[in-house]
Amino acid sequence: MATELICVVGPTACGKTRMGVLLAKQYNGEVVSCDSMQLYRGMEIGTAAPTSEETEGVPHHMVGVVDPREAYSAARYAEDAGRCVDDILSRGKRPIIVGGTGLYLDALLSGRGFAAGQQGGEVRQRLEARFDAEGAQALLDELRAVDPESAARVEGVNRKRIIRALEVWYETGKTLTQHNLETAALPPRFESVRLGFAYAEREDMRALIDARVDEMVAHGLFDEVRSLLDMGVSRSSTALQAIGYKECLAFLDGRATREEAVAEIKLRSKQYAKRQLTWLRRGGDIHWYYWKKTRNYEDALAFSTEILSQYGVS
RNA sequence: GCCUCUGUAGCUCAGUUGGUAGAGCAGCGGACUGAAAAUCCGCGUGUCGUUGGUUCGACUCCGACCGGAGGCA
Repeated sequence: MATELICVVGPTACGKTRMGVLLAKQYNGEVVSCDSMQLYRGMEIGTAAPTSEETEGVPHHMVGVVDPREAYSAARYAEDAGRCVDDILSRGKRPIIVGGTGLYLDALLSGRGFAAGQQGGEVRQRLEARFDAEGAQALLDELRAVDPESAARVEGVNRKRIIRALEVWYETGKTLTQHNLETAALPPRFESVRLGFAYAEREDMRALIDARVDEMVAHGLFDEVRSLLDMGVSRSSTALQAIGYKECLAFLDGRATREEAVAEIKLRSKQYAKRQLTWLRRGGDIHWYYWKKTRNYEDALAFSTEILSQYGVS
C-alpha cells in the first residue's frame, strides 16, 4: 500500500501548526487536526487552535467541531477523523495529520478498533460507583480474577484503567488483554510517514511554552473559560480538564490567585510536553527534526521533503 | 558597631546525645486503545556557605571570615 498520509507530530508549542500548513501547500494537502482539545468549540485561545491567519487558506478539519458539553473519545476520533481522511483522499488531495495527542493518532492510523463501553455508559457508571464505594482493591481483585494480565499492567491505583478493563470484560465477555491481542496484528488503516518536530534543548522548549502561556492570557484565556461556563459547560467536563482551563477555573472559583493560576498553567504545560515526548519515543518510527534556538522553517521543510521523497511522496 | 537568628538537593525545609544526609515540590525516566491536555508508576540529582581547629571520625562542637534576616544603638 502506498503512503497516503503525512503526519506532523511533536510536543506542544514546537511548530506543528506551521509545518502542517507548509506541507499542505507543498503537497496539495488538507490538514486533519489530531488534538483532543482543539476538537471542542470555543476553546481556540487555550488550545492554540490554528487561526485563520495561520492556516493561510489551507482547509483544517477536526478543529472546533464538538460541543464542549459533550464527552468525546479516542474511538469517536478514529471514526470522525477517518471519515475526513477518506473524504480528502477521494478528492485527490493529501491528508496531513497534525497534532500531539498520541493515542488519537494511533487510533486513527491503526484501524484496530476499540472494545465496547463508553464514558457515561451504564456499565461504566456502575463500576465507577462501585470503585468509590468498595475501594480500589476490591475491583483490582475482581479484575485479577478475570484478566490477570491487565491487572498486572495497571500500576498503582489507576482508577480509570481498572474501571476500563473491567468494563470491557462486562460489556463484551472478553478481556481487554484478549481484545488487544486480537487487534494488534491487524494491518494499519492508513499508511503514513511521521515527521516529528521538537527542540534540541529542552530548555528552549520550556521558555517558549512559558511565553505562549503569557500570550494566551493576554489574548483572553480567562474570558474564554468564563464564556464556557456561561454556556453551561460543567466544571467536571472533559473539555474543562484541558490544561489552561482547569487552572483558570481555580482562579475563577477563588482557589488560587491569578498569578498562581498562570504559573500552574506553565508548569502543567511543560509536564505535558514531557509526556508527549515519552509517548512519541515509545512509538518509534518518527523522523525527527530538532529546532535550534530559532526556528528555520525553510530548513525544516527541506528536511521533510527529503524524508517524504524517500517514501515516494511527491 | 554590638547582639540574636540563619546558611543542607533547582526551590521550601528536616537532620535526635558527633559515625559523610532525607522529605515535599520541581526535574528526569517509564506505562498507557472508548476521559489521553486524562490517569498512573519508578528514580535523590548534594564541595551540608568558606576556612582553620578539636576528634579515630564533624552537617553536627569551637574560632575566624563571607552572605541573608531581625533587634539594640
